[in-house]
Amino acid sequence: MDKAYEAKKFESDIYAAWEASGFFNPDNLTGEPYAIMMPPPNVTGILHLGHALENTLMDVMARYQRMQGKKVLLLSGTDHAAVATQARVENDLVEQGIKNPRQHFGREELLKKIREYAEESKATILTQIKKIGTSADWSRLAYTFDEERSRAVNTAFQKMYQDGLVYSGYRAVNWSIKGQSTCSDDELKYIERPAKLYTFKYSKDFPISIATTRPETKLGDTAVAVNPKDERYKKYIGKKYSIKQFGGAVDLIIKIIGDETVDPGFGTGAVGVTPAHSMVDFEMNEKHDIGCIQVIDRYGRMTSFAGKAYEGQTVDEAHNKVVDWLQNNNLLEDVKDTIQNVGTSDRFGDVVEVLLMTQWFVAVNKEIPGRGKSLKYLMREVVVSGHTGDAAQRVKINPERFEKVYLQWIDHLRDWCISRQIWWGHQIPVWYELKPEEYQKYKDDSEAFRNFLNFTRPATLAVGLEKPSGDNWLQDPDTLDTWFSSGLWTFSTLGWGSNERMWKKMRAFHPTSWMQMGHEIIFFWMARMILMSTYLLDEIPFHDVYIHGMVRDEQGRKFSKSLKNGIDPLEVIEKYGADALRLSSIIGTSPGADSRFYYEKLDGARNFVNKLWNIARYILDSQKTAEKTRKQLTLADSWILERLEATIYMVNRCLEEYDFASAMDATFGLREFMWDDLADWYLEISKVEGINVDVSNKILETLLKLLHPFLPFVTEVIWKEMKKPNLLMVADWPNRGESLNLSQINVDFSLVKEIITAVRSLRADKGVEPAKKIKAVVNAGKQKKFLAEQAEIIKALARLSDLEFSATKPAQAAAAVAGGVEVYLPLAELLDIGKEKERLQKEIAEIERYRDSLSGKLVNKEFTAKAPKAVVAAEQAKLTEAEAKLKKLREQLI
RNA sequence: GGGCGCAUAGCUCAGUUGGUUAGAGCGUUACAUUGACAUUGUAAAGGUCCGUGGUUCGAAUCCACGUGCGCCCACCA
Repeated sequence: MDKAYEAKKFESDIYAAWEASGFFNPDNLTGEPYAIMMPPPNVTGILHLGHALENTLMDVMARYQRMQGKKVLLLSGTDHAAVATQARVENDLVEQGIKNPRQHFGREELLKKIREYAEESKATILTQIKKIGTSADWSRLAYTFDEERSRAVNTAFQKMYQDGLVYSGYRAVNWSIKGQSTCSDDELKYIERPAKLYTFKYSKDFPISIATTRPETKLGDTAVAVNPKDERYKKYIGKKYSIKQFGGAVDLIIKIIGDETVDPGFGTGAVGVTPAHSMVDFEMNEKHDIGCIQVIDRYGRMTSFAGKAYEGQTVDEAHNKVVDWLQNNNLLEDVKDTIQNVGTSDRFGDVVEVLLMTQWFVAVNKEIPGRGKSLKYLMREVVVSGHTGDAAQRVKINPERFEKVYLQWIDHLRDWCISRQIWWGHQIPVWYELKPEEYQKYKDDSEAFRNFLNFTRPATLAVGLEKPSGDNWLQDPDTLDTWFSSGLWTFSTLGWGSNERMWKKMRAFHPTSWMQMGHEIIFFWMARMILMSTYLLDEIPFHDVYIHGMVRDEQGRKFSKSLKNGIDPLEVIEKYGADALRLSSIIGTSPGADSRFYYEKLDGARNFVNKLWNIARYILDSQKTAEKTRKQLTLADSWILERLEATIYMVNRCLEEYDFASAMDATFGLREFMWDDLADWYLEISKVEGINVDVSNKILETLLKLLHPFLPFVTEVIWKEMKKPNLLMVADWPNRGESLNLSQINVDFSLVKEIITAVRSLRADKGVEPAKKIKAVVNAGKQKKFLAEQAEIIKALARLSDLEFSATKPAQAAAAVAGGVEVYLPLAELLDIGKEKERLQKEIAEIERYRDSLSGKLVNKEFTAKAPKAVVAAEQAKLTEAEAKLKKLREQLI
């Protein structure tokens, strides 16, 4: 074995061996099914450190469960990420100087370009996932846009259409002018920007003033809403006012309506209602039926409904023109600076306009035929009481606080607009039968066809998997929201809706066992998976969800292209090894909380891996030297075996609770066991008493097993060095383990440790050369016999020439009390008596303070009466101990 | 406007249902190193647990208020 572990030398061979073994595929495993569906990364580029964290978490779980003897399916895949990918490719093309890529290339050509980009990105991503060591079943690799998944999408759409849950409607939608497509409510990113709030009247004799930041939309107003309890305006409710030539352009009929949502305290207490260009106003129209006038078109220009004077103008031009008109006609009462909260398209970046359009929607509030519940109800139920009220089918969100976030979102949920006008995505599986002349007109012009569909619904349509036979059928040109397909992920990957035979075989893996994701996709993805699975399969998609935080840079900033602070996991692996990357992404994290990435952490992780390597190297080397091996169990052997059991117990508990960081922790975790207990104590002692082959083998073997989920590569390499016949990845997981207890072995060993530490401390304090061997005197009392047995160890680790047991205190000595035993280092020539006295006095004072606080407690009747007996007893024991130590220290002072 | 989270050593973070002399890693200081490992070892320094008040025999932990960060939701027109 080399002096230092060089990850690069081994990783690709080890990964190849795992793949060749076939154990990534559950078909080659037995036991109860256990499935983790990996969140498919977008094919928009390469993976970042957040993905590295996700992959590590899932692979830790998968390997842990596999070693427990389960039939583990870890399924990987990628997401075509409709808008994100098309927007990305279009942006790149624009940067290359192509002004309007859609016009320039046309549908087929542009799709080809996006496909090429996606394929390249997919290949990169898969390489990255493998490099991290992910034990995924590559034979079942999926893609949201491949054939099987596309068929599943169509199957789902068809069923929802038949149940009336998918419908097409002429409704207000969020429209990105730049992207020329709708976006869902969740795809909006709100930003604040300064704006002017104008207060005005429609006309001189209109009774109510209203305020707006968007005067240009007022050309499309059909009502004024006031709070029905508002005394000022009550009398107007129900009245209609006709306004001639508003803005110098259109006649309006304004109805005064009463609506509870209007805040009487804001502005004038009255709102101009523009149902065509505001979601809230559109909802008022649904309640009060006031009619809609669309004054802005899909290109952000004013329509003919805005009047001749405005038609064709941009929104900004119209804005100024209306303001001018109001001013000139003395209708403008006030202008105020304000901050406006506007929705922007997450992907295209522009401010979104609300427009009326015919689009496809998922009805979330409608009753599902035969179920008596709405989709919204199903989505809420799984988290609150379990699917169909069955507690065994409850989705548990970790950490729990995200449940609240999720439920809050559900309450605000509106019908989900699922059609998009971009080209990259699953085309809506709806065909329309057109008149021959219409068919000829639209068959090669999807834009014109879409405009036609906006106002005309052909009488005959077919929804399903394939184009109906016969002539003149044309498919809806729109594509589906990407989350429609990712919502099916937990079961479309198993063959549902596309491959009956496969679905039958893989059915047992659903509901999947464990799911993890970042909190930013709880709404987008988790919610949609729950919707799809409960509706289509009548069961939950997964039992447990673990929400992890975001990985940030060392200053706590997000990784982003503009900051140029991105780090490619492959570079990290190249330099530090995959194991170090895995370890560093886990340590310092806790569920749901963001974590920071910094290189010192990687150094630490790499050192950890190297330490393990050298521990193994030492154990295996020293086992070869015959005269240094022995059979009988020593105190150290028994102690390390007990510590091992405690560590097994801890690691199992942590993994059951998805507390990955604690399993590797320096306190009671694997780090403490490996580094402190094993390397610094047990192996150091073995240099004195020789190594026990059986014990050291057991320790090393078990340690490798426990570490394998976290550090799969180095552990597998060492396993091979141990000449084990089978792969570590399918070795038996150490399932037993006992929690740490105060056995005699632990107590005895602590005493030895404490004496050694005390001597070392005194030596350092007195400036004794580390190499210099000196004598120590111990007043051991009853412990004399036991300590005499351990003398060689104490002498070696504390670098003593002699260890004398005596009740007589040396005349001039540095002194300490360790584990209730007096320790003296007679150092006449080195010792400054005055200083040593001072040191002892300081220590005495410290313990006196401690003693006083303890006795203060115990004197307090309230404490002894009210505190639990065990606590009082514990405090009493502490006091006794402190007093004993104090007594000895005082004697030493003399 | 509503909701959620965070504040503990120089830095990054643990601290489970209230009972510790409040911990770890990194960093710092001193010393050491020819045989497992300098990607190391030994020892040490370092904390008003954000502030104020309250509950309690007892508060880093629970409650209230305040301060400072961060996040989510909501088209106050």
